[in-house]
Amino acid sequence: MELTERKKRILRAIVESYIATAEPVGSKAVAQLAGLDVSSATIRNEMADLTEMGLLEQPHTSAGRIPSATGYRLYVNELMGEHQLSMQETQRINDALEMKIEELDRVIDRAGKVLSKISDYPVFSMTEVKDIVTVRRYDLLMVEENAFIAVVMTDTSVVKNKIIRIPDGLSDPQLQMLSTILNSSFTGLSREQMAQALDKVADHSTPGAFRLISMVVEFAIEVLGELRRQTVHTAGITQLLEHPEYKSLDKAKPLMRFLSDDETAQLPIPFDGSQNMNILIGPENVNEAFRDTSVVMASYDIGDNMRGVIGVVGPTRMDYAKVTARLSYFADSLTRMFGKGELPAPVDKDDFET
Amino acid sequence: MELTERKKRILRAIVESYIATAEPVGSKAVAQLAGLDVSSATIRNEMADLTEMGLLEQPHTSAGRIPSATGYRLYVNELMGEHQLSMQETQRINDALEMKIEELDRVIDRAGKVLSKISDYPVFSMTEVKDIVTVRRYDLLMVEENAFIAVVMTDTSVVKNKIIRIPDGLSDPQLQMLSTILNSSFTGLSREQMAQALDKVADHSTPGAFRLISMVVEFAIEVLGELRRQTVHTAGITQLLEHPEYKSLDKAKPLMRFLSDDETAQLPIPFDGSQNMNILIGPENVNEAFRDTSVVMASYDIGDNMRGVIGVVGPTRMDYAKVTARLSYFADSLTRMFGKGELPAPVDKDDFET
DNA sequence: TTTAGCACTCGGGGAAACGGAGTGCTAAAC
DNA sequence: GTTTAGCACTCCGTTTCCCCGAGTGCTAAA
Repeated sequence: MELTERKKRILRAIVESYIATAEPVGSKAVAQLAGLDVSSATIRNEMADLTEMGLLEQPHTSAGRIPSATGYRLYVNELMGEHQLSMQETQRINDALEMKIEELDRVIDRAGKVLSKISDYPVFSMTEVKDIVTVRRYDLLMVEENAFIAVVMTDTSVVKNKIIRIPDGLSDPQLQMLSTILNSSFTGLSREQMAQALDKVADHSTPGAFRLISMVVEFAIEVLGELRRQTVHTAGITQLLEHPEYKSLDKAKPLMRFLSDDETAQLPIPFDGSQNMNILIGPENVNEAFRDTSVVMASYDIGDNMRGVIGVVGPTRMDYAKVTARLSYFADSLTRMFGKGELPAPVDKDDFET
Repeated sequence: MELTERKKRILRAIVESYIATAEPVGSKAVAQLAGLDVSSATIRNEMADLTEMGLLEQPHTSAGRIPSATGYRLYVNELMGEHQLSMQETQRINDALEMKIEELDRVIDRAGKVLSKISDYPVFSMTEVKDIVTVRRYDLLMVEENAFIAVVMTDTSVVKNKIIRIPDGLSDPQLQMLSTILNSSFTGLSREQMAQALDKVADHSTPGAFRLISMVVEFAIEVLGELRRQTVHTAGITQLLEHPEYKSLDKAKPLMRFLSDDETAQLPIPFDGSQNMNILIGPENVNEAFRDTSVVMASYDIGDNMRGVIGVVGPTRMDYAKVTARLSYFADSLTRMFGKGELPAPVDKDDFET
């Protein structure tokens, strides 16, 4: 059967009405909404066709129609209009992202919160490292009689520090020497290589020096591990409850459990990297808990070496037009903000203007 | 009327049964649970007395009794036994708190998650600065042709860094000079004083140098502001839904909204600092959303200058014995971990053993 | 091909009926 | 005086039943 222009208009009207109201849409309502000058009976015939084609579904015989997963898919691929962001919204996004001291992790966390607020749905986000991260340099700063700060900077320009206590104190030349050893023998290495290098150094250095070196190196290894680990953040899980499909707790709970369990440092939602934006509708999700749930995600770049994915979770009756518009703007902003190779990750744009 | 020993045992049996089952407790059940060798009729008489005394309530005429807020209060103050933590549990807490690179903020965030997991209730936590925090020292590290890292250390031993870009490059002596100015003129000052000091320095330094100084100082001001700000974290909000009193969404939603709104950087739950542990039962809470909800909180020290409060939120039918036991162990661990003045906040205990 | 008309379906919601747990009271027993 | 058995009563939660109405699919006419 052919999908005529009229059928498309009807489908679109149904999808949009259902998105707005969460109520099955009857033929009479469609007759008005679609702006077609035909009677409800005609619409009924068309709707029967659309149902036959698998684009619509009937909760029960005497109810209106709701879109099926394929119906949504068609809507998303072909019928959905471009949603414009209002000035206010772009402003709000920009304000929120213009953060100060914040580090990578916290920027992402915050970004999720903002996106969740403006989209009315829960949001998850995660980062992954494309390539191997290594330490670019070490700095050691004496701060007290018996403590120094180890500053580690990775080749992705992430900087972390840690205070290290030393009961015995340390002279400037000693510190200098440590620094030299660290910078010459423990840069540009993978985590595994670092561990090996540590063994080598153990042989020709004093026990005391070795102890300090290994403390710094272990810290560096942790930093690298921390970066590599795929971390998942979620925000606004509660928003699920605002949508009628989750008013029955049975529906909401599995999903909420799933989302709030960010211990499982990996969210089993595959992202197809060949496209910037992924939309998974209902049963297209692999995961069982997402059978009636859609996920819209976008990726953004964090420098050259890392990538982030940020996604919105909601009922299949999600306002795809609105969500995709916000999400893509958001992902673009993040990419721009992380400066794609020009700027180290956790630095904000103010730094350009010095 | 006098509160005889028997009445106490009955009250305790009722509270504990209700905590366990969330079902009103009938006289027959009490007869068994309380281990008193009397008939249900006797218990009924006693229960009528307890109801008259305001310690029990009857949801409706033909239902069993449930504890009233004052009933819980009495239970908490007098009847509740000490709950022992199992080895496993202490182990779990210890493992979870033994964190590596993590900073203050993240430690607290994580602590909340762990506590929420082991207590089965949502948890909130916040920190506050007792006194004024100032910068103790600055370090500047050249990392590239055109960028340096500013490392700021506060007198509470929190260390933060930021990469600062400079289009023109900078010689070593220049950097040295900047560092000297910063360390001599911008340490030990409050945020307001720093802003003023900046004005003064503006007069007798070159525009270029001033630009850089002000960037570092502004960063420092942000750091101080960040620390002072009362930040609230919440964890495990979803756990609310696991408890039957929140199975109706009407009950759960206001509370969840309240808890998840950590934009309101201040949780309006007063903490009485004169005691280490605070328990607020149902109507004892000021906030309307907490009418049927109890809050158990404990404070812990973060160094000398900061204090944290971590609290558990649940239905009035909360397992107070279990929660208080875990919470106090937890708060103690945190205090110990933050080393009360000996150790800078975001450093873990490994550092002792060098 | 569209439309009016109509019988039919089926879910949601309200009213009514039921069952049972638990109470309070009374009167007897200890 | 206190405890206990017995019993009538209350009232909630559940189930059952029935009705209403929205919406459909079909038929026949325009």
